[in-house]
Amino acid sequence: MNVETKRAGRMTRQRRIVMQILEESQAHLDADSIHALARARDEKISLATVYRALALFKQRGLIEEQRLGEGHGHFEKAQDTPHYHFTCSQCGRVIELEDHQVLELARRLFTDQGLQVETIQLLVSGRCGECQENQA
Amino acid sequence: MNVETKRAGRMTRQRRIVMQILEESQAHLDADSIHALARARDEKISLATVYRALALFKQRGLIEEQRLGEGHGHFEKAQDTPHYHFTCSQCGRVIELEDHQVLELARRLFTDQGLQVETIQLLVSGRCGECQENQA
DNA sequence: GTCCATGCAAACTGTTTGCACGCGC
DNA sequence: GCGCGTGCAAACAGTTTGCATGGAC
Repeated sequence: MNVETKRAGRMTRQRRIVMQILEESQAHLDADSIHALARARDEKISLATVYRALALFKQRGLIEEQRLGEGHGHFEKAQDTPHYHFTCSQCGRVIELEDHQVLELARRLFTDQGLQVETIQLLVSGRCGECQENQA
Repeated sequence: MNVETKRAGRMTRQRRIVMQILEESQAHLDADSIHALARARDEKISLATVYRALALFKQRGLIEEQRLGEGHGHFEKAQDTPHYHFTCSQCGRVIELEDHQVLELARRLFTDQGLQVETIQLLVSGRCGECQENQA
């Protein structure tokens, strides 16, 4: 048993399913989607369990929660590469972009003020390429 | 009557109160706080009316809504100077910081990908100066 | 066998909506 | 006085929680 497994509490069938879904998916699923996907593998898994698993993984730093401007949260596996989310205000698609420069500049901006930075989220909205074409 | 006024709908007592509160307050009040402050000036004003006024003002571009990581929204008057929000993960206080550099760098990052940027939000969390002292 | 994790349903928070009345223009 | 705006309460979405049962170790 490795450290990861130990720290994550009991590795139940349900938690394994939720983690697998997050690992296989590319990004930013919401709790309902995860629940729907989980049900395909286990009829009986409840939404509450999904939320509890997500809360646990988040606390352990295994996943991250994003608020993409909407009322509900999105979850994705913690990644080494910092990346940002662009939400199309027209079609709702979310585009991820990698970058270090902005992150570092922003971090410096805050640490210069004596603030200890833990997380940085950059949320951008606008129109994606396709929606610009379709309207032009 | 100018276009702005017409587009903003009827200027009722309730809407005037909500707008006054937003103008007088420094920043980022949530709907409940606005409602509480509004009640001090009008006993009968309802939370629904506050939400409707906020939705209207937001649509008109008079105010902006921020999601500061929590489940509920915060509202503040639209400002010319771009600024960012730092939320202390310990005491919950929100600190605003002005900046152009990060904004422009970020904007370029996205427009270079053919994305049309409408809004940019930078959300940072960490520990504020006071909380660092109190724990050190 | 001991606890932690689960399922279910009910509670809860933040926000929106249907409807009849009220008021700005 | 017409029609939008309001208050109230009920509906709603997303998330959390209490409790009895079930399963990991």
